[in-house]
Amino acid sequence: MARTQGSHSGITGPRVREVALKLFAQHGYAAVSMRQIAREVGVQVGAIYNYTPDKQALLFSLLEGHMEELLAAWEAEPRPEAPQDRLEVFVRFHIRFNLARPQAIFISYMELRNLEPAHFAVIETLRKRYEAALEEILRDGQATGAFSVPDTRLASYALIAMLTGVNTWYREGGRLSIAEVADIYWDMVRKAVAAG
Amino acid sequence: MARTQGSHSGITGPRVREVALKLFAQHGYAAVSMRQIAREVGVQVGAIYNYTPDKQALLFSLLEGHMEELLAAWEAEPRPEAPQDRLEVFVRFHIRFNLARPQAIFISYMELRNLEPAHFAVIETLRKRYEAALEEILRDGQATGAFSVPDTRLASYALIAMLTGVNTWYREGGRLSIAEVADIYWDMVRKAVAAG
DNA sequence: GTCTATATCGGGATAGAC
DNA sequence: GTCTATCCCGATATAGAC
Repeated sequence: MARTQGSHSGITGPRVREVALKLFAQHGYAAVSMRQIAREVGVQVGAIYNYTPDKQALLFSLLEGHMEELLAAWEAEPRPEAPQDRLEVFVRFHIRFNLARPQAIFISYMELRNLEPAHFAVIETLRKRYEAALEEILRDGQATGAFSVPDTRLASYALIAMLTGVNTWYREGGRLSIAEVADIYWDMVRKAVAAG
Repeated sequence: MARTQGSHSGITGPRVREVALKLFAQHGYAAVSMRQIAREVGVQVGAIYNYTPDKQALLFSLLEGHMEELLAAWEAEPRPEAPQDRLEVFVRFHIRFNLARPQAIFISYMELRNLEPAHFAVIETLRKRYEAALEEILRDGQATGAFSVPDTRLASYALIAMLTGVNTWYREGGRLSIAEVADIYWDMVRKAVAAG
């Protein structure tokens, strides 16, 4: 059977998400129009609405998909015994994962305020689950005496901010490889929380 | 002489800036309309254009004013001899200054991509001057042997990101005072860059 | 599934009266 | 310096043909 003229056998949906992710990261959710997304995908604007009920749902779906992927990837990481080893796994994982998805990371931090309250609450819950993983490592290390942190909650915020900051300056093909960057950051993190 | 009816003897200008800062921080530059700003100021939209040629210039003026204030405030800080003491001054200054101006800090990080290229370049130059101040401290301490950082450039990025992150979670009236937060962050920073 | 056409709305910015 | 009125444009979203 011949397809309806102009039909694209199911590739338009993923393309819409790709393009929206790219444009939202580049110009910001509020500054990007559905027309612009359609143009870049190569369809008319009406066609977009076969894949999302509206613009807001598109943003939410991108953010939720990203957070689910983050949590799944973290849970698939090895989980050594010693808190110090777990912290090292976390640091290297966070840098590697974030640098592999700069656009998704970017909108995850920048576009939260453009989510409707109900959508915002969902994303916040997922984000807190990830942050809690780091804080648990710090608490364990504090309990065993491996770490000495005055406040595990603040330390987890401080470390996440520091590690996430890599995305603001890292450029592919630059002076350092991702592994080298992770080495340097791990050195600072290790010392920052070290006991004695 | 009686003033023209509706004239406000020069308070509307500052009010426009205040309100724009607040709304841009709350909803994002692209999502805020000139009508919305006018409504909150209490004038008609036409009146706004007595104080800015257009919306873009308003954003730029806010960001530039903030950066100039930041640099001036930093240059007014004490400058002790020892790099370690200078680093402590920087850490405490950065946290204190940022927490005193959460809205300006927020738009300084979030709205850079909404600046026209020429405006963006100006802000970037100012921002780099501030970052260079921290890197210089780290290089000095590395030279005297007070610090041991594998890469002063990366360390400066890491520390700035960590310190600026305070603004994402700190709330007035919370568990910790600003001074206590600064103590805790200084402890982590000190250890992260320490020699030996 | 995609298209064209359109309803409806709100945006930035300006002109000219007061 | 502020107001009212308006120009012109582009936004989201939908309807109905193919």
